[in-house]
Amino acid sequence: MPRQMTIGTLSRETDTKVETIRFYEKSGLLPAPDRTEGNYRTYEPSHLRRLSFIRRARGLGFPLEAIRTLLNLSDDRSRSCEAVDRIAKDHLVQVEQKLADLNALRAELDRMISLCSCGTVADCRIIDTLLPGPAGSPSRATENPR
Amino acid sequence: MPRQMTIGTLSRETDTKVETIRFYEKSGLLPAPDRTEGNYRTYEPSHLRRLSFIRRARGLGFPLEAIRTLLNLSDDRSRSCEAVDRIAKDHLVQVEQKLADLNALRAELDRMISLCSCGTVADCRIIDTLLPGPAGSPSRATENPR
DNA sequence: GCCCTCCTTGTAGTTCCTACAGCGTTGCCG
DNA sequence: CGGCAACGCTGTAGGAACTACAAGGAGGGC
Repeated sequence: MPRQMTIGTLSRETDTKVETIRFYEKSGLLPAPDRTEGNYRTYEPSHLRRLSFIRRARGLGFPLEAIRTLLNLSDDRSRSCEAVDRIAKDHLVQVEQKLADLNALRAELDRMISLCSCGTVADCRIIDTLLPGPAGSPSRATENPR
Repeated sequence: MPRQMTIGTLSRETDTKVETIRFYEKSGLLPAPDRTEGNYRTYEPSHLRRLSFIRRARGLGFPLEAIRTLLNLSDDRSRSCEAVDRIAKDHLVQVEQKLADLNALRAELDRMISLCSCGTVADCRIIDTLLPGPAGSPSRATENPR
């Protein structure tokens, strides 16, 4: 069991692109590892753990900024985990908001598509839905492109 | 009822930031309008309609590339709207994929948070979930950050 | 003539990577 | 020992869809 590994190995172990690992290092999420004579990065198990943490959090959709905070918090094991809880709950709220938006979206897309009989564009219900109705209802969409 | 309007008016009418309108113009989604002596853009009702279309499609989450195609298709009213239908359906598939992902995400976040008793970080269940379990199950997250 | 608002252009920043380009290093085969 | 592929290095640019300045010009009310 090798205690040290190259970036390629770490990449495979964590299913993370090499460039992404370097990006995390530049962003200060991963500490810069030692280098070999040939200037190659050599990672230790601690890096592997930290990177796994980051990837898992990213998989759950936490933004890097939040992950940075989580990592700092988790480094001080004696501290209360209130802040951790708050970050997670905040994120949950965001996810739930996005879910609601997407559900509305799907409903509208469903409706749009079900109406399309695939004739000519001139009477395509999809295009119609998108066009501003001159006399019809405004028919607002999700109305939150940002 | 003014037939011509400035960019600010158009912005208000369509609830679109001025910069975004110029961005759409640069991106070729909105035709470049005429200018006044003072070099101000002057928009006509046709611009308003086109921009409304774009905004509505964006509100439904269509990417600009798809909107570009939709606009081209809708310009030729005699063409079959098969392609339109396909774009919409593709988009629906994407939305549904995202919904599934987010639902899984919410479940995991819910679980995570419900386990947290807000003691110290040392035994925080949220941090635990993110840490790679040395003996525990891998506990993969959504596993698809990108 | 002043002042405030609106408009102009252009550039850079956001988020989270991804994709080169152009080079140096390592390891293995013969 | 030569050669080659695979791997690593740095640095920069791109992408999606805007957003946010900065620095200045134009228009209209008082």
